[in-house]
Amino acid sequence: MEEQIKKKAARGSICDCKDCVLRELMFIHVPSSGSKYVCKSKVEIKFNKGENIISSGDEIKNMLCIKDGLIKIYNISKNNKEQIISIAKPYDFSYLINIFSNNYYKYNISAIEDSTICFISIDNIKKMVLENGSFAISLLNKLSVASDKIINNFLEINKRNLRGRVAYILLFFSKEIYKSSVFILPVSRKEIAELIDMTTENVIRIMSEFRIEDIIRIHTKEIEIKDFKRLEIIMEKG
Amino acid sequence: MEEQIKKKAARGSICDCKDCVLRELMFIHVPSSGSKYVCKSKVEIKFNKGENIISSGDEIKNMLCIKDGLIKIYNISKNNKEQIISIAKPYDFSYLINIFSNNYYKYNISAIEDSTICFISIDNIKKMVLENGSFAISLLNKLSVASDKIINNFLEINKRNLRGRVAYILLFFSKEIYKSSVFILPVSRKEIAELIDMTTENVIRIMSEFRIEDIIRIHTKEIEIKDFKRLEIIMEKG
DNA sequence: AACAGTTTGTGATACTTATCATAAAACAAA
DNA sequence: TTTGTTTTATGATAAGTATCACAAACTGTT
Repeated sequence: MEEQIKKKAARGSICDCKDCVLRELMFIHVPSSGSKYVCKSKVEIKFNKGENIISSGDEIKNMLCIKDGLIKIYNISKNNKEQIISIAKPYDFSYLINIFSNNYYKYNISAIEDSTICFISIDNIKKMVLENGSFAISLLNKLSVASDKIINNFLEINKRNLRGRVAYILLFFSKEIYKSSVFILPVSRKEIAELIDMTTENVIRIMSEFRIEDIIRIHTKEIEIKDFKRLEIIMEKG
Repeated sequence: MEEQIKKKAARGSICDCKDCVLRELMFIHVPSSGSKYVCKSKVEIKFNKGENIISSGDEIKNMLCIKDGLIKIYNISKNNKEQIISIAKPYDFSYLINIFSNNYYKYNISAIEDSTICFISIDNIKKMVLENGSFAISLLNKLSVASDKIINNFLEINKRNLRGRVAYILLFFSKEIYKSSVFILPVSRKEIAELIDMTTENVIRIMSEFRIEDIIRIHTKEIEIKDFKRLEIIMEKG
């Protein structure tokens, strides 16, 4: 990854991303001088679906901001089981989690759709924080929102039975990610299992149940939610 | 709670807590002027074991720092089930989680031992962040560490079976909290269940198993870990 | 088009965990 | 001390979930 960054850094990309969270963090608070550090060091890199972005143990040099696509942040435990911590979408800061608490990435990140990721040097972020209090407040807010989401997600998953979990995650993709009743699942059934803490077989089985109950339509990766009301009831009551 | 703060604020307590995290945040970076906001608004309040400190829905006006004792942060879900998110000990900032992302507390906090809590007005924390970049960096670090711990904890719990979870939590109390092989459990079996996501009966049952297997000694709330090695193996392998 | 490899899908079964019932012990209050 | 209430404890059983086995469908490659 590091080499990729250096290679592409030469291009000298400029801060032109519409609605960029960084823009919001900086330009609102620092209309005149603010962008100097961040724009200078910002690099955009495209990753193909499935490509690795960050590996556990890598040195933390950059903050990541997702311009487009979809990524997953996941842990690999000793017995090689993967636990997906979060799926992050455009304009999420992923991996704010331990950027300020650690020198090395603790978890892994990979693209689950073709994605464009914006890398901003941590050193420059720190300089900005030191020089600009409003930026610091905004950053505290983003960090807070990001961890809050993850913690809330764990609580939501843990209190549900398997049917409730599958309903929860299907509604998550439909409402939060694709904003449509029809969508292409960006992850395998195995990855869904890793995200909601159950086995692959049971994810498949329960999705089949929903299909038989005429709640969803399944065409391999293509899912259509046909009955939101019932799926929501299952999400709430299991 | 609000009335208590006002009542005690009159006393004008001073920043004299040894090893206080706030001291570390402030005085290292701001040797001369730094304490003005925080010390002025800081209030210490004692809570008895079992007392409520923060309720979900309360307006966020203060940051909490635990001077001594032990507290739990927990969520109450719709069906009135409680999920304990974290147990915080002296010099932890509890509830950093959504101080910067929300105007209202999302979770509940109560004392699980007699505790002294330091309240610092959020407004003054924000003033400090705006005026002092090093303080901001330190705060980002503390927030990052706090959420990181919680997220890591969820991952650790979720990947274990019930015996592994009980082993994990007993070792947590012994090593992290009391730093002793003998300790008095500050929580009921029901609360342990809420912390590691299982039923009260199974917590009791598995603790009995450990007793029968001569791994621990139980005298109601008093626990002695007699065989760390075996308990650690159970924690790792279930 | 054919092949190998992976993912999806389904059933049978074993294992884990929750629920229900009931009793003993601990605790709090009169 | 007695009484009532909560917590701890144990067993039996039911429900939920994982594991194993195997087939079908899909994917990428030659």
